[in-house]
Amino acid sequence: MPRSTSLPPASRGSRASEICQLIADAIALGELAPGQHLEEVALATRFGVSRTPIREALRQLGSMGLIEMRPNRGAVVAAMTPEMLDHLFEAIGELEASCARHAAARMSEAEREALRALHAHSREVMQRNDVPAYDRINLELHALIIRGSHNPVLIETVSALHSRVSSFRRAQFRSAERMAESYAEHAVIIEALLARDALGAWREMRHHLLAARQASSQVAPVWAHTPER
Amino acid sequence: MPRSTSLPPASRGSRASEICQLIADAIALGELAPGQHLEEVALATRFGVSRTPIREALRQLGSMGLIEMRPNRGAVVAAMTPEMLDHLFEAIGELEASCARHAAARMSEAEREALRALHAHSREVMQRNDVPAYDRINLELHALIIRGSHNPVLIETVSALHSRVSSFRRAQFRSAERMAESYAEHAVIIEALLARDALGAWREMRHHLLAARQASSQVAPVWAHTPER
DNA sequence: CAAGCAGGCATTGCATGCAATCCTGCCAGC
DNA sequence: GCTGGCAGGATTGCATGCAATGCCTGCTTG
Repeated sequence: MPRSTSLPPASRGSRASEICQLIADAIALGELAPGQHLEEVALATRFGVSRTPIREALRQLGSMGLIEMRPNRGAVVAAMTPEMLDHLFEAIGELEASCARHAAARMSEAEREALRALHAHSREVMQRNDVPAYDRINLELHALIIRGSHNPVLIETVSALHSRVSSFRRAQFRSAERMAESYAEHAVIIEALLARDALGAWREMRHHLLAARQASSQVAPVWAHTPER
Repeated sequence: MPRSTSLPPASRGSRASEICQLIADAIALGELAPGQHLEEVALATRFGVSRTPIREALRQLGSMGLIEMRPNRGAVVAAMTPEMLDHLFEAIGELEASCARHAAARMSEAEREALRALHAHSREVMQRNDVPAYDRINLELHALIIRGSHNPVLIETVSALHSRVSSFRRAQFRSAERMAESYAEHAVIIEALLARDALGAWREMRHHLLAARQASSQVAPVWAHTPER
């Protein structure tokens, strides 16, 4: 049973790593709200293991920034302020733009063709107004560009940051208008990528992510910041 | 006793976190060679604790990328290939350049003054040909610029990547010539920063780090790649 | 009535023990 | 002589138990 997400180091093989992934998914899906207290025994019974692998998973999640570890006081799902979200989007934007710049120079023909095909597909999906499908394709399109950088460090780093905002990216394409804008921006980026225009790809990717960032922050929910425990 | 380095999450408070920092330092200092096998009992006796906190520290180091965790086979200090080092330097370069761009727009007057002062100091040190001191000042100068981005996510991310190459950056300024070049490049960067020239700061920082990357890779040691265990 | 404090409770941190897995060296068979 | 397989030892992975720390409740006191 392969996982769909790009696997963090040592994802498979031990219960602790499995649990780490499960908790990360739960956070990404919003099942675990920011600020929520993560009790070791509760998680242990939930996953049917002892506290030891839970503790190891929590420590790993902590160093990924997904949860905050308070010495002697347990762990809470990383609280998210609008400021922090902005910083995260900014960092992701910088990194993805760098990836796009390198991708313009480094992508293979097969990769460029995949990009073209996916973008064409996204056009149909957009015209059908299928928001969830567009969201998935959008993710995959960005992943293609990121991987196109051919730099595993950049890829890992962007993925790690993505996992910290995934639960806040939801409903970015709430409006069909934003979806159309997104498609148009993708078109410009991909044109630059295919033309091997590195600086153009960089500039347009930055522009695109700035727009996406604003679209996301407009959807900013009530933060429900449950005062921990 | 505060630590000089920017502290990873939950650095103080528990033995596991202390040990995590100690092992990270040992790796950074080169005491633990890449590829070296890290046995839990050996580390446990070395630090006078049981295996449990060791295991937690190792898992944290693993998700930082400093060590590689092989399920059921223990952990080894992350092996480093020239290619990987190149990817790391490239990613660091991208991020530091982004930091410089933001720093040009965001640094406070006090921060700009500190930058000016440190750069002036570095000139004296360079003229004295004091390589270790220049190396320290160089680190601090870059740290000032990174922090000048005022984006904690960028700052964290760059720090994490730095920790993965710190043991390979040694003797970058082996030659007085490279030190002089470095100083000159810093001068251009700082000029752009102080003039609030964001794009100039970005461009010059990229140029500077590309040069530093080549200087470091020329010093590439014999990799001694001890076949694990 | 508010502030401070002591005791009990819940939770985390660490040590230890056992089961599972892997590596090493040896031996039989080809 | 070489390859495949098999025991023995070593090491990791997880469960459990105990000590330490922090929180919460209820009482006391100014």
